[in-house]
Amino acid sequence: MELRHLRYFVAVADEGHFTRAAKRLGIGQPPLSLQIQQLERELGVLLFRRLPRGVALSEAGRAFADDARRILRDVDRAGEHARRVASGELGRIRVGMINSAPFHPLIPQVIREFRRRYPNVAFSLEERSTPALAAAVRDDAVDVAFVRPIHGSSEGLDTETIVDEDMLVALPAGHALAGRRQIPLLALSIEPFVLFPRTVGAGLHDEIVAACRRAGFSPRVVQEASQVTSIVNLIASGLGVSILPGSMQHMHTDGVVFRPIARPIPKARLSLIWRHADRDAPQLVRLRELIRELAPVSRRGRRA
Amino acid sequence: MELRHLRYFVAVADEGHFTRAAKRLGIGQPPLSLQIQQLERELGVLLFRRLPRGVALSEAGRAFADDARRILRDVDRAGEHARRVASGELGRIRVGMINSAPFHPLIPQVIREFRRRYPNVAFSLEERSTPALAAAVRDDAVDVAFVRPIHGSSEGLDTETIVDEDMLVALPAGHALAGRRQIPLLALSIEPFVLFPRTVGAGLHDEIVAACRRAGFSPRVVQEASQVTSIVNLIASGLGVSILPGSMQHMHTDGVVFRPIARPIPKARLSLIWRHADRDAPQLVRLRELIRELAPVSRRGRRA
DNA sequence: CGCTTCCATACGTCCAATATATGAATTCAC
DNA sequence: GTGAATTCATATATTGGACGTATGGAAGCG
Repeated sequence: MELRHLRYFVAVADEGHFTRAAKRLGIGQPPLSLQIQQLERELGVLLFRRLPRGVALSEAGRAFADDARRILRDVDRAGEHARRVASGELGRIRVGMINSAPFHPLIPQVIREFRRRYPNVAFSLEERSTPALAAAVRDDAVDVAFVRPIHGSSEGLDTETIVDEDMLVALPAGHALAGRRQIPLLALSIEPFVLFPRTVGAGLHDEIVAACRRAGFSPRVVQEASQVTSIVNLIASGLGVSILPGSMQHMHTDGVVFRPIARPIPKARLSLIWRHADRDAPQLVRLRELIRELAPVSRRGRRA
Repeated sequence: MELRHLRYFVAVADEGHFTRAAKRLGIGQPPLSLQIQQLERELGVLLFRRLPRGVALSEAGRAFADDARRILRDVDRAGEHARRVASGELGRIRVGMINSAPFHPLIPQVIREFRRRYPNVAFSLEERSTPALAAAVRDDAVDVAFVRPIHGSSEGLDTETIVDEDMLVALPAGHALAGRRQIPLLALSIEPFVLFPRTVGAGLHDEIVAACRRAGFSPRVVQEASQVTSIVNLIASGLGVSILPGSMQHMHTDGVVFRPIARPIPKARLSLIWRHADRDAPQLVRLRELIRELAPVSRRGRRA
């Protein structure tokens, strides 16, 4: 059976008349008769009662006509559906993000705008650490993720830098250094540090440690916390100081003050990663277009 | 687009591999590639990502694969559905019947057995007068009807006699004639009759009047009632006597007694009618088979 | 770097869908 | 009742397109 049989059958059912149906289909009457006979033979069912003046659906024909019409409609819709998914208007996107990402104003803005523009794209959001996100993208558990610099291999992943923000020093509110407009890193050499464990934030961790080394000291870590929000809270509790992505000052936590770092300023990069193999997935392409549109100018690397 | 495209597409989607899919389909790889390309061109959408090692569905391809599988399943089901309707296993039948029919034991038995055998056939039942039923069948308001003899034209209708039962005299319980084992019609010549109006039961009405005429008198009608059940109740109330189909004694109404009529015994025929044009409608054929199976031997007439 | 794998392209073949011509059954006109 | 008209079925010819065979080309692998 082919869709041709269904199309011809529905035409005859509509017209109740082979000759008229054939004309409507733009073919001759004999081939139409043959196709219908072929369909009836394949089904093992007489679909029409042949009358002196045209034809009428049999009981089985009536049932089959309903099904055939629905199938033909479904075929049309399937094509339309595929086109809409391909255009990025429909479908899904699973987004992962590092804990600190939502504090950069660009990220909520991008998400809000994406959902507004593509309301028919199922949008899911997940927060994890950068290494966990890299693995999730690789394993096809999420399609795209906002991450901090990746330490290990990023084989099979494409990367695009979204923002490269200045890091700030985060101090308990009453801290001696809180009065300074700008803080040279060396001033922190004797301070107790609150940092990520290296396992969850190796990239940023190394960046911070390297900056301290360049300034001439090795940070003394007294407390670790996996999530940047926890770090801020620990600082607020007076446990120590830290160096954090600038956007974290949007967390507005009482008891914590952020101060610029004297040059050279260490940078916290926020990047987007996705599977290279799925680089053309329509929803991903739409998301990247949107970021490019909303983001301040930023350099971009590809295929890390 | 043809179902071939969908079948081929699903095979490739399943295998993730043109060559293997082609083998499974029993065709060569090049024609398969061409058919898929043709489908992609028609949809205006790339359904597969071509990988070094086989192919993978694109986002749109994934969506289309779901739809395609459903459509192919629906096509199979539509065929099966049509076959089941054609076999009489599925579908509907609208049955009409004259008020007196359910009192003949065969009728409830037939209906019960039909519903038991064909539980998936939607069965509707309607009671009307014989002329109304003939019109309803003709107008395709019911598919088949149990009727008493039809007076007027039965153009376009087929008829089959179901039973040809003896008529009985129905008397009020205390009636003088109630003591007799058998009643010659002439004994009723002075009795008041309760009969159908001729308009609703012309066939049976004429049969009764003719029988009386043969016996040598003209019945004196004192009361008319359109439904046979009403006639029985009027007799029970003592308003008169009547001549009724024998099966009406199954109504078991207090105050009415039934007595056989002396030869020649007038007959009340119960027939099935249906549209000649729909004589092969599967549910009708099944019903007639069933009646033939359950009915006592009976003569049959065709194409009245 | 050659071998393998796998999809795409090129081209010839053949079946099946279509066209044309005609037949058969029924209706309609008169 | 006979001839014309209508309409679906059948017969035969034609052709487009699906398929097969051969080959190319890109990528991975040892």
